[in-house]
Amino acid sequence: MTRSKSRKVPDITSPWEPFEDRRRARDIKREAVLRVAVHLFLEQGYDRTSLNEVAERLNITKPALYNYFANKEEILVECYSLGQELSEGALTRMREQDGDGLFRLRGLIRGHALTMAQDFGQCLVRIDDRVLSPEARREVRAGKRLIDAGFRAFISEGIADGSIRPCDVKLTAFAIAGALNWIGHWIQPDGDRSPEQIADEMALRLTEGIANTA
Amino acid sequence: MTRSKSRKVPDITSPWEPFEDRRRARDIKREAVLRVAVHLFLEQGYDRTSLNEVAERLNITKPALYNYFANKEEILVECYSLGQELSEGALTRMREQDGDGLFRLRGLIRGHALTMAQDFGQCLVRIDDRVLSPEARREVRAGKRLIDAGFRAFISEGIADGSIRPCDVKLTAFAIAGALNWIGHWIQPDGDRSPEQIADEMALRLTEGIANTA
Amino acid sequence: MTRSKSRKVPDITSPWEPFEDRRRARDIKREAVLRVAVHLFLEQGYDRTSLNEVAERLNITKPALYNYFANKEEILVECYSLGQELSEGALTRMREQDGDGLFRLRGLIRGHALTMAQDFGQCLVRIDDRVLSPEARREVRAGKRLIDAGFRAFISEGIADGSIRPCDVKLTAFAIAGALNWIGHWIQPDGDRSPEQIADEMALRLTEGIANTA
Amino acid sequence: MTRSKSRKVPDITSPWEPFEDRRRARDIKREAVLRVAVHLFLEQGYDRTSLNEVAERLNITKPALYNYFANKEEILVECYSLGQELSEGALTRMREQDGDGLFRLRGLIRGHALTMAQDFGQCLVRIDDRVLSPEARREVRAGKRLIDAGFRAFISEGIADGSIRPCDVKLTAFAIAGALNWIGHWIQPDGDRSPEQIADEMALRLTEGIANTA
DNA sequence: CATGAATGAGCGTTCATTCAT
DNA sequence: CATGAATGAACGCTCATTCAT
Repeated sequence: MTRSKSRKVPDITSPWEPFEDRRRARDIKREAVLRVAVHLFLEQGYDRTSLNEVAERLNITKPALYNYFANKEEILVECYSLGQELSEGALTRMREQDGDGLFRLRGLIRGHALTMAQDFGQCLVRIDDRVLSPEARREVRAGKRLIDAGFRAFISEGIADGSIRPCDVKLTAFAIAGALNWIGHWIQPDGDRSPEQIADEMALRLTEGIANTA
Repeated sequence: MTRSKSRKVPDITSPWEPFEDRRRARDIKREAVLRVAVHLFLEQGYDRTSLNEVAERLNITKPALYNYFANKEEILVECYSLGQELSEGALTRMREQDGDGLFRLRGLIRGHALTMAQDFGQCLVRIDDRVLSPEARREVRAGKRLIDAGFRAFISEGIADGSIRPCDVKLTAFAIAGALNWIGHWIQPDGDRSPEQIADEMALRLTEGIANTA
Repeated sequence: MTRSKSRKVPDITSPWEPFEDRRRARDIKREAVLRVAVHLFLEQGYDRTSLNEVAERLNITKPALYNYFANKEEILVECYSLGQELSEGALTRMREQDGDGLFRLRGLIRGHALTMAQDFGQCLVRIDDRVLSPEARREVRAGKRLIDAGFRAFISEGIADGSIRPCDVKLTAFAIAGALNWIGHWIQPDGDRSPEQIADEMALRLTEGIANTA
Repeated sequence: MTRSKSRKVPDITSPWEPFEDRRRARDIKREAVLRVAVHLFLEQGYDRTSLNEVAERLNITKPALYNYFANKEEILVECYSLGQELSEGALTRMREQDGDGLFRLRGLIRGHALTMAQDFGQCLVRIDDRVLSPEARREVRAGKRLIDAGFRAFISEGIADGSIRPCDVKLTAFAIAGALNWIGHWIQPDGDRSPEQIADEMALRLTEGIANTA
């Protein structure tokens, strides 16, 4: 192969590159596992997806998975984490941006809607976290509450700054979150609306009733 | 043993009653199974609930369940059915009632919200129907589509009769259904809002943006 | 079949006999499992004996074992228990019998030696209790300490009543127990000494040094 | 490959030392493995000790162990060997020393008792050799028989020279060996008796009954 | 109608061992 | 000489389902 050649060069310039390479290869493989796993979890449910199936799709054997994850639960937890990051990213971004409450709320709606268009995002609302151990569940739920708190905060903010009409904050937040989470259940990769279109429309539709346009 | 004796007396006065009684007793037991099952399904998930647990809570043994249901799947299907009936009831009622589209939509929202406050209703949105066999799933999904179609019909009707502002019917229906289905995930039996309060508020809140109040 | 006939008779004389029969059948099967299990445990070690092997020798399948025992550990614990009973039986018998310390000690030695000639007795000293969960191990060890305490008590008693010469009680008890437990390692079912002969000789030999024959 | 080159320099000044050094380093590491291994084997049992655990305690990785040992069994066999050497050493020493049978028996008892105070010695009696392959087991058992033969030889010798009273040689040897082997099960590193005290007491106690002191 | 017993299929996990690097 | 990765084999255990009683 070309291996003997390609090895010599990095050896001189950076003796650690092989390690880097390995680390990177490892991360790539971990990600591959997660992508396959979340896909199957969404397709068949967590309990009905055996590690054998996950491994088979990766052309490895079941025990090989244990090189990357301690157990099946850890795989799910990391899937949740990746989904959570998507939504939290939008929350953080909007928090750091200038604009009134309504503007920020709409941004968060868009971000959360886009999250629901991706596998890792969908797993947040479609894989029941009751399969997790108490500790893991607690962590996952903490993440979910964070997003919920974001919705409420922006709504309250909007009411305070006048961009949003007074309303029941908690219920409104639930209504919005519910409509968005539901996207994860009906959206189709090849549907006639793109995720961005859905996100934009939701941002408007879900704030129509509370936006102060006077 | 002594049963044949104790049966003979009623046999004379009314030969049909015992059958009736039996049927009734059987139905009562079936219902009891379903109530326990749906409760456990919601608590632990379908896959993680063994028939043994269901049987134990009923103080019977596992195989006894097979006298009332062909298999585990049938139990779940019937739970879905009962939930479905709740929502479909509201749909039928509103269909038969006079009123414009907005009025009917609000009625359906209330009905569906109340459905989400009950175990059988919650199982519609919290138990993943991917655990079902293809045939059973098809049936269940047909039921769900029925409700969805109801939402869309009332919205279209409202747009036609002017009670609802023109909007993207499909997306609006999804948003409303999502907000309502989500209730099943956050509602608590001893929360500070009664199901009726939630239903009423949702009926208003979810139509605020589209109601034509001019 | 002959069922309807054969059932009627016991129904009259004793309506509970079928249950009794079942209970008895169950106990017989449990015992059979234990006998096979302890045999294999002694032959190959606990960890290297799979439940499959146990089941196969009983002409049943592995999960059938779970009708009688909660898990593999429980099987071992019950084997220990049966062995423990053998030795404790001798202890209790000697405690209740008249005689000086030396007499009782010799009786206990004989009893313990005979215990070591049986599978359940051997498992006490040949199956490492470190495979048990902490709780189970504690219980098992408590049992073992009981026997040890018995040896010490009889020795002390003998010293007090003059039948045994003053000696280091603890060490002497250990030496005797060790010599006896070792029997479980070298005895052979078809050896040239019968268990009784071994027991008798041990009773003498192990007390030669401390018996007060003056 | 590059080894032949790097070896050339030391080859001039002292061609043997590098080998010696290497061998020594290798042996040191082998010993370290054995010490850790026997410790864990005694603590958790052979089957329940994974090579990973052994490697971890040595701050190396599991496959590295295979540079020093062909497989897990070989590790255990060598542990046995080291234990065996301890006891055989005492046997040889006493064989070469002047003195009657009783004297030599007592020396062997002391030596064997001291063996039981060490990890490698304990593994002789606490790790079941049934985990070994037939060939390895045969070898190990041959070693054990050697010790047993030593006990019998000294007893017979003592009977012949009058230092020991006539007795059943085989049974007496078993009783003594059993009492000594048992030490491995109850001795504690920080107990109130030192190994030497135990050894001395045992040498007396176990020969009290058969010593000819007339 | 209900039960105890049994089964077959399957799952998550562990581990000694091998191998390319 | 050491490592990370991978594998094959096995194991304990669970569970829906069946069946004789």
